[in-house]
Amino acid sequence: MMFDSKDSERGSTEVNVELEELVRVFFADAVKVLGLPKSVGEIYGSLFISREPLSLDDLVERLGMSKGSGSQGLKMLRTLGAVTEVEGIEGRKIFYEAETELKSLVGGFIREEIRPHLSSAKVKIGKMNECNVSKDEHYDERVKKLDRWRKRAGILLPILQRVLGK
Amino acid sequence: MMFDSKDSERGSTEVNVELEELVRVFFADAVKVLGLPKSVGEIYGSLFISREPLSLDDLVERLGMSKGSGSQGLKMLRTLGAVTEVEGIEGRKIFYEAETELKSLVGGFIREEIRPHLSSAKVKIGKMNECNVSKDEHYDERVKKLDRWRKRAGILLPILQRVLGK
DNA sequence: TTCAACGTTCAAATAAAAATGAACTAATAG
DNA sequence: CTATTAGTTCATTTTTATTTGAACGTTGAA
Repeated sequence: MMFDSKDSERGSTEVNVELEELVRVFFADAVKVLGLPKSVGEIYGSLFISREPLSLDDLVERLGMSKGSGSQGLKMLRTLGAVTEVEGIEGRKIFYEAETELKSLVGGFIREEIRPHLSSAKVKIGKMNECNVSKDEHYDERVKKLDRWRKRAGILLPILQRVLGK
Repeated sequence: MMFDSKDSERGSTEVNVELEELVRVFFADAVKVLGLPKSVGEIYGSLFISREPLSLDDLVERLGMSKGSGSQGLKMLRTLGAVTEVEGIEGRKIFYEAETELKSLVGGFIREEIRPHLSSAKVKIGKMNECNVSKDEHYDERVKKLDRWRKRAGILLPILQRVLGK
């Protein structure tokens, strides 16, 4: 009732299992640096190296992970804007592609992971000031330094995004 | 046989327990973003807000953590260049100060955490190329993209450090 | 030399994070 | 309407990371 994979394009359609494995492992390790779970890296890596978009079921099968993990991983990647939904031919199944523009990836990470932390930092620094009612010099100097760090980070992010330009 | 703390300077020596707590918690949360253990943030936060340098024993007492954790945390902070050793008056006990120059902190993090990852990425991308013997177009394009990301990161880091200037 | 203070290390315990899988909703095909 | 497929959610299990604490090396004082 359905074709498992159509082998009708002009280029090679062989799957280099070894290479795909290297890429999956690469991303699995890489995302750990960003504090994301390994499974998210494996999913992104699979999509990054795949010739064609993959469905949740494809990913779950290839990676030998539970459907729950796959669903949650894709959710995170969607939130980060690291994957794009592609309307598949077959029924209502959704296929995913990796977003591969570094600018978009970094942008999504900044928006979802960094900005919220900077916002909450602002609030917390405000509380510190409230707490230093006597305006003790030493404490005040340190809290001010913290706030300068925060501001610098806020200024740097748009610059970073600009440098990633394109 | 020893003085626990000398209260002889001209400024205030009151300890704002509430504020110090806020700062500790702030850093405990902050370092998690960088993938460092909470205890490391607590130690750094304690040193950051403290009026005077603290010894391992001081930290262990204030934070209610084991000596093992404290020792390991300080080791990590030393490696990152986030703390400075200060020769104490008392015996051979070592006192620590927080390094508070953002440039140094970021520099240490880049040197210890980011550079090593970029190096290993270079090796891994080399392996991917070896693996793509048939120079398949799709695979080659993706691996090249990965390598461009790596190079861009390598270029960006010195720029970042430069912008943090001062 | 012996003792005590200081700090480190690492195997084991604990805490935190991630993955699983069963129960669920929603949508469609028959 | 019912059965089937796709996908999500979340309590539980599993895995991974962190912390503990006892044993150990070192140094300096007595």
